[in-house]
Amino acid sequence: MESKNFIEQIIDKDLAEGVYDTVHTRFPPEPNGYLHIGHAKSILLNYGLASEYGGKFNMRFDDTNPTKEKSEFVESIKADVKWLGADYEERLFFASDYFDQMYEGAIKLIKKGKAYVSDLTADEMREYRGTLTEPGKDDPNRERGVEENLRLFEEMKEGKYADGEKTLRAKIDMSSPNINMRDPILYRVAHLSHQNTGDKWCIYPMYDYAHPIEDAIEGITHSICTLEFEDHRPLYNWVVTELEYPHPPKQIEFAKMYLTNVVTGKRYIKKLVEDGIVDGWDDPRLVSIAALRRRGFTPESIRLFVELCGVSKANSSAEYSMLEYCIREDLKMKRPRIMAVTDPVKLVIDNYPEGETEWLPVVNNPENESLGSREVPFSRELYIEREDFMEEPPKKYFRLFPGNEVRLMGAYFVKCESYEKDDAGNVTVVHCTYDPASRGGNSPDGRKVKGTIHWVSAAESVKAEVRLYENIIDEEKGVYNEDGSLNLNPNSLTVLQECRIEPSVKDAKAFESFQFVRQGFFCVDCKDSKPEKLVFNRIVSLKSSYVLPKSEN
RNA sequence: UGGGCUAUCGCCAAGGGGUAAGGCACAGGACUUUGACUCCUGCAUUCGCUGGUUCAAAUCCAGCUAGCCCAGCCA
Repeated sequence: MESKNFIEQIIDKDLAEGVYDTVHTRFPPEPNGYLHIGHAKSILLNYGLASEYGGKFNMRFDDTNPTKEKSEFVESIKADVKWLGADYEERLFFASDYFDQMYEGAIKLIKKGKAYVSDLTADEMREYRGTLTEPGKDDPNRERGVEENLRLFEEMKEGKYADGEKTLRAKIDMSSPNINMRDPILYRVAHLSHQNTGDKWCIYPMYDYAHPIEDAIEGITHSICTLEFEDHRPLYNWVVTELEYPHPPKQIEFAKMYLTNVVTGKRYIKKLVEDGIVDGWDDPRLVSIAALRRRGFTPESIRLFVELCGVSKANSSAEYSMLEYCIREDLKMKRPRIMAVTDPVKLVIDNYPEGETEWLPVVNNPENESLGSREVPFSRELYIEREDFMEEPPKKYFRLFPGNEVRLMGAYFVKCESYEKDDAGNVTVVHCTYDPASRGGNSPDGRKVKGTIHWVSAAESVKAEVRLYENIIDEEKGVYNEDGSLNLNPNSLTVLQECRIEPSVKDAKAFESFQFVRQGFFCVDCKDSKPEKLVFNRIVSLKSSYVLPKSEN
């Protein structure tokens, strides 16, 4: 039996005690930016809980502050949530749809003597609020009569007051040790056009007042949010209690997820975009949902990641390697493995007929036969990986070196006879002879070969560009300095490398990913690819291959 | 120095009085038409610290310590 996380335990208890008879969750972002990997946790957690308990999941935009919100973000968020697989069916809502009900609620609070109109300016408000260690002072307007409050609030709504001139405050306790309870503002005046309601309103509700109402109206049972709202819970409960909702929702807080060695801060990403270091919010080196999608991550891999990370109330940050594991896990069985040489050096088979090309069948994924096979051209001149040949091999190196025989994957055994170097001492050509009897990769005489390397035919291979980038942050120094500045890894900025890929990539569908044998997982980058020019993004590399033994250095 | 929250392996994270799950990472080994994958094996006598209760404490109690959050007419 899988162990349940603390939220599931709370839900189990609520269900057992009859506090609720169903589970209804929601994802309530403010449409003020693009979603990133951290949001994925919230989305998948809320959606997952709803489906686990046979309940419902709502998509809701918390659009109560028109100064920061744009409909552009509404669209991108909807797309990302759907892509992640969190199906909200037809339940798409906007907090602004409830403005009338929130207004009625405010009237109700005023009538109950639980809210009043304040004349305090923002500065005075701050002064009266007190500090973390000192209690606040009562608002001079705190004891205003119900009728006057009603009239004033009506006038606020009618547009009689300028921005900031009046506010509606809850009457709770100015000496509360919890600052959120010191007569918090419920409504402010803002003469602004709203992305959803246009110019209908010039007063807008504050988050603390609006959110519990939104949840209550939608019949949310478990209102899951992040840790920083813990202090707001008493206020959340105050609102649903004073407004007398029959089955009030319950707020539960969990710790945000951070990832090591990536930039998530919105203002940092904005700066990176402005400085042209990345090419936008969906630059593959970032961890926005759109960037991860462009880089080739699948929804399944992100779901797995969120699942593996778990949920708790302890601040933590997951290692990037866990995300990498998830995409490897998801892709390795379901993607074809093709040969790509990312750092080519020519290999000539001296005893192979000149000008001849034969097409050899190669299995697409040896671990998943259902992916079929393809034909790969083989000829006298090939490219192999530079690191697959060494002039003077260390011990236990069993790829190509003078006198050694290896298998060209899916093709023939070849034996290294000689090699050429340029003036700078770089190997330019490796000369081999092949054994015609070993076609397909096995010798009839049963002799074994220790190394197998990948290759590509020089003439037929496709020239492509590959992004072998690192994450944008310096792994050594971490993400942020104490002064808040960023350490960028300069290597992450040199991204394009020319490589040779077998011709089967011409059939690559947009965003289809491949495993490049021994290089890891790549996807076609649609944004950068022109028809005649293929660009691949590296999703993740396989685990490190051969490393020189220490003693040989 | 007000209030709220958190502390279990390098990183996540179970466990809620009966003697430390699991995953990632890492290290060995086996296998291998890629040194990958897969498969084995190893990886906290100890749960932030100190006391106390108990036959028995990561779990209960007390006191410390460290970290995070809160003084927007942001969410």
